[in-house]
Amino acid sequence: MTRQKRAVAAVLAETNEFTSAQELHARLREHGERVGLATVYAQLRGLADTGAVDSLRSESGETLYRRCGLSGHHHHLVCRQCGRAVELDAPEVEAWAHTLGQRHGFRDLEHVLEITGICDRCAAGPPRGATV
Amino acid sequence: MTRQKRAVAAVLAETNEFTSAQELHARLREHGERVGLATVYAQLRGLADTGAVDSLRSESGETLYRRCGLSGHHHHLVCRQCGRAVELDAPEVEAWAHTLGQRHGFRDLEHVLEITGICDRCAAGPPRGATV
DNA sequence: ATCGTTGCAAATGTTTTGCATGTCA
DNA sequence: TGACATGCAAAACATTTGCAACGAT
Repeated sequence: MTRQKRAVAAVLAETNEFTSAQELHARLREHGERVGLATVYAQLRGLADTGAVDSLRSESGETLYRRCGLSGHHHHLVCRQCGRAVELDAPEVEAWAHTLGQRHGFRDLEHVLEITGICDRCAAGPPRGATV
Repeated sequence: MTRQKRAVAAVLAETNEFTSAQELHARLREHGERVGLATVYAQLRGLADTGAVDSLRSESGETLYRRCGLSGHHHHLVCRQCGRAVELDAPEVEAWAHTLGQRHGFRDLEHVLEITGICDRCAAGPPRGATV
């Protein structure tokens, strides 16, 4: 357990939003924590492997990470503007995906479901004075 | 309408599987068509924008493209081994995603659903003599 | 002392861009 | 002709890796 590991865990714990490795690295610097970018990547990969964080690929090609609340398989509802995320349990979809896969002769089924939208806060308009 | 545009459309029409820009470019060379890599990327981006092809990001970070059969919004069941894809219509999921998003105060909802598995052909085992 | 972790810089791989040239309408 | 497409090489970008120094147990 190193200082860097703790630091990465700390920034991850700070937010509920999906964040890129680059941004997390920047945030660490802001906090005065000196952690190498390569180390951040290594940590995140490790955490994602063990399921301690969720990861998904943004439209722009970055991999985004978020500390994981639910332990098992689940989905996300993510705000396209602010990145705020809600974790979802979706038994119906699980069943549906499974049935449908089998009907087509597929096995070892997995699936990815991400719902995106604009959350109520963002829809309410940018905070007064913001230059967005 | 240029020779290159036709050529890209042609290779796309050849297969039902998700294919990377790099691979499509290679395939064009095999066909003796001389098309620049940058042009292939430009074409694919354009086609994806107009919805003429579907695109998704592979786990390895490449963007994969596939000519689109269904015109509207739909999902895919993709074989992780051979890339074979089945296009799916999923009204139940549409409704579910929409309801759930609204319940959480999100608007302008979109969603991505990809189901992956091993298709029957691949599950039947590798052809005899293969060294997998 | 040992072995995994770190961190820099360089490498990798995909995609984009600048810009001169070619080509369709 | 005149705007737009092309294509090369170089840039931009995220991510990974090689390897020497470091630090936790």
